[in-house]
Amino acid sequence: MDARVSKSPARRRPSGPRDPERTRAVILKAAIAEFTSKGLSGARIDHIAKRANANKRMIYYYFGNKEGLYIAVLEETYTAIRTAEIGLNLTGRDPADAMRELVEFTWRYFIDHPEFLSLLATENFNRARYLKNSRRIRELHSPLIGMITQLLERGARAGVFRAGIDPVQLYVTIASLGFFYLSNRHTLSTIFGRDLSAREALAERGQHIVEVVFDYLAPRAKTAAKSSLAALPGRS
Amino acid sequence: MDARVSKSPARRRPSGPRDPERTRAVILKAAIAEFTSKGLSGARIDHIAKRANANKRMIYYYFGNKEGLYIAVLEETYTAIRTAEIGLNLTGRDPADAMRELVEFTWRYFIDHPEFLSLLATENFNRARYLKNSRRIRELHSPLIGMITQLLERGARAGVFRAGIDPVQLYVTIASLGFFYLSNRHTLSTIFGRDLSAREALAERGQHIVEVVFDYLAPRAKTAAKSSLAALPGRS
Amino acid sequence: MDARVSKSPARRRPSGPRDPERTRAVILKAAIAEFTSKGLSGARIDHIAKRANANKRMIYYYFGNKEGLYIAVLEETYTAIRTAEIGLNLTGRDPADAMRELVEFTWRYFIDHPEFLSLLATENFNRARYLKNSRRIRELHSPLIGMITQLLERGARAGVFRAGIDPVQLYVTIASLGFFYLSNRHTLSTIFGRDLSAREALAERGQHIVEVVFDYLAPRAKTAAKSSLAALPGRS
Amino acid sequence: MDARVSKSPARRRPSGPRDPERTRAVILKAAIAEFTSKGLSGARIDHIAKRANANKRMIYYYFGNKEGLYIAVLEETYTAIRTAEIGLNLTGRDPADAMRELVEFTWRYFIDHPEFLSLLATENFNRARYLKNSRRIRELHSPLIGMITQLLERGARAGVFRAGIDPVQLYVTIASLGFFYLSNRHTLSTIFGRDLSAREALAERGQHIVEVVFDYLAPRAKTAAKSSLAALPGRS
DNA sequence: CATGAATGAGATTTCATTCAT
DNA sequence: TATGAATGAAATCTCATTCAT
Repeated sequence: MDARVSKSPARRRPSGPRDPERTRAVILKAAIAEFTSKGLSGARIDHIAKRANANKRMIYYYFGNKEGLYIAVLEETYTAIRTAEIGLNLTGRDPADAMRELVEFTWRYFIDHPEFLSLLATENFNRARYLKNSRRIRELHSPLIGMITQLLERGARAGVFRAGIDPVQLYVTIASLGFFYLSNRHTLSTIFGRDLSAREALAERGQHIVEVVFDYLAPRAKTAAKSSLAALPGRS
Repeated sequence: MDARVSKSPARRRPSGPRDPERTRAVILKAAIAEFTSKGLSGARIDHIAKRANANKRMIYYYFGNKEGLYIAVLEETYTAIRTAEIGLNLTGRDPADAMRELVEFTWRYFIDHPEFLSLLATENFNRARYLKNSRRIRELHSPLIGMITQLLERGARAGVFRAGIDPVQLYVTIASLGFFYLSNRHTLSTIFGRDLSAREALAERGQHIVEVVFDYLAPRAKTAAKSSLAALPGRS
Repeated sequence: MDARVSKSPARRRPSGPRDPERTRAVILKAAIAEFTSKGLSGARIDHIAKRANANKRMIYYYFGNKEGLYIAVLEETYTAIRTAEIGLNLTGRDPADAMRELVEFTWRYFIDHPEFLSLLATENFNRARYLKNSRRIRELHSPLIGMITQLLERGARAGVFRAGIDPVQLYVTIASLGFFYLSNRHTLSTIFGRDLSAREALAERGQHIVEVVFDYLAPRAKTAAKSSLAALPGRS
Repeated sequence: MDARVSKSPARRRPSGPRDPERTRAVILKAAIAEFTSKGLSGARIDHIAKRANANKRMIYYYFGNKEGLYIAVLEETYTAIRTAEIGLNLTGRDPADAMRELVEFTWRYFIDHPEFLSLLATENFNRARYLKNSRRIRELHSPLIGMITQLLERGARAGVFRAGIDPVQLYVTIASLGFFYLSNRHTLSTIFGRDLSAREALAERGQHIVEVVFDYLAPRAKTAAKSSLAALPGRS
């Protein structure tokens, strides 16, 4: 009835590590690299196995299927950034200093973790399908919004920031300024004929971002602000 | 009574349209939709054919292969935005007004053309492989950098903009503020528990972007600027 | 992004038949044979393709997937028996003759169509999952129950059959007597050490079935019946 | 208060039961359930291990391989029915009573032991391959044929049964009438729109079977039989 | 005895592309 | 131009079985 019944496979073996934790971790790492560079549909299970130097079968053993592996990658990546964010201790510090650190942290994190940018893009391609379904990720609230809210309040009281700033808009803006530059640098470099990945270019962009954010946060000087506001076209 | 009424010449098209131009266009449109929603590796030739109500073979006839079709989509999309950019006539206008129009145009264009955002993301996923190889696209220079350069100069002379602003950084920033918000709204909405696609949310973001850009462009008021600069942490 | 993009497969070809009707039919025939001899889980798509001398891909082209192919096989097989049943024209004939023809038809059909027996077994293994979901099959009502009902009535009026016989029980019994013998002849032959597939054995079983059915249908003779009933142990 | 109460020696069994007999038995039981519901090719070693709450490796330790496990299941199941058959003590009793008991026993056994029906079907699917090779099973002769032969003789002498009945045909018929109904009840229920598994339906079928068997066994009444035989179409 | 990680073979399914008409 | 059937390659996934501990 079944051809599989009387076969006897499995002969030689290159001696597996027998270190489950490690095997799982190695696969996950390989998967991060693959999904990062190819996206969800472009990633190949075979490549991941090869990269991990693991038997393809182990991927299914540990993660169920491609989707499961992708979700694990997503969770791992989100956990990493959330952990790093928690490491930022901004609560007691001077608001302007703290804000600057936050902006620079974000920029540096994006530079150092292209996998995060890439997975973010991939996930948005899928309209956040997996993110929405991962309770683990949804529960991993980013502490940043809370930190920002508190920083804005302290800064406003100290007179170094304007009042009334929406922390979510601010956070999105801080992320935007780095994300777009980095994730689109290939097309941008081509079009502008200028290597946006060069060390100095990155440093310059970092400064630019800080400036943009602080100009936005700065309280508008009484007279100067007026004229500047006058120059601003009317808002509809 | 009137012969014209029943004569209305709705010639039926039983199967093949036999209208080459139309067939090509329909396929291209379907391909834009497919590549936009699925990316390059996620797109399926079969789906495109179905969407276009065309025979799969025609795709090969007109575009060679999947890659050729993707390139055609890329060219079409880039041509469209470049054409729209040219339509913006900012040269003679008040610098602040013109700048505002530019910022708002960019934001609106991104909202109205999700396919552009999506293809940009896809193309960057591929490290701009196809863009780099398409002479047609590389020759489609964006007029914006030129416009911005000129606007900044005129604005600086008129005292409404600061001097010394890098037009490329500014352009990237203008694009960033809209692009990131829109292309990542699925994950952002999930994480913030706030519908970033809602009409009012979009309007709010538009205002925020204008504000950020103008705060950055505004000349720093003499005294106020000083204190504000003092508040700015030292640049490393 | 996608390895599939720039490959160019398809080189030689053994010249496909380009006769879709035939291709489909050949695949279906091969599938009937495979599912019959191996069951649903034991059947191999590869074997079916090879048997049909078709490209494996065509199975998916025509039937979607293995399950779809199995359902098509089920429908084909049921359609065949229902068609044969309709061919039986028993309505006008002498009830006993007609009944005998029905019994013999069933027996002969089972002998000639092992695929039907086999698929019946397979389908019951799956608790009729596919049958239940196939509207086409559920709508293929067997005409037999109607025929039997009418035959029983006519026979009862003519005094050749007992009254009050349940046509469904009778039908199930007629089928049982052949089905079990045929579908279990391998184990039975082994256990009894007697070849139940031999031509004479089959003929003998056919006579036995007719006898059993007619003894059951026969009106119980007045006196004889009494004593016979007396011999029958009390019904609980 | 009573030391015995809290001393109840529920020794925990953290992982391995270390009770070889029990482990083997538990695996066998799980295997019966799995093979019964999925057949040979549909059964999964993994599922069996899970069902048994045992380690997969133990299956190989105790049974060699899937085939060996299947054979053990087959032997277990056949041993069970043979044992039950031996329990039937019909030798000294009134032939009609004894026959009735035999028929009812068969019917009840089939109802109570779906695994037997299922394995019979599975084994026949395999053309009795494993049964043929199992000396143990082949040696497990069913006592029924002997019992039936003897019963028929005694009954014939007593005038309650016809003479000349083939015990094998009779046995097959008794089994048929129950087997087909039960093993095919899923498709039959669907097609007849009538729940054949309902308690009353089962009771009714049981009576029907008894009736069919006894009508067949009953000696044909002199005159009545004649007319009935006359009504019977000529045997070819 | 017992465990769970690991493996190779092979199964199903998908896909871009080409052929015959 | 247009069609739909056909194809080979490769992708994902499954499974019985064995190894190391």
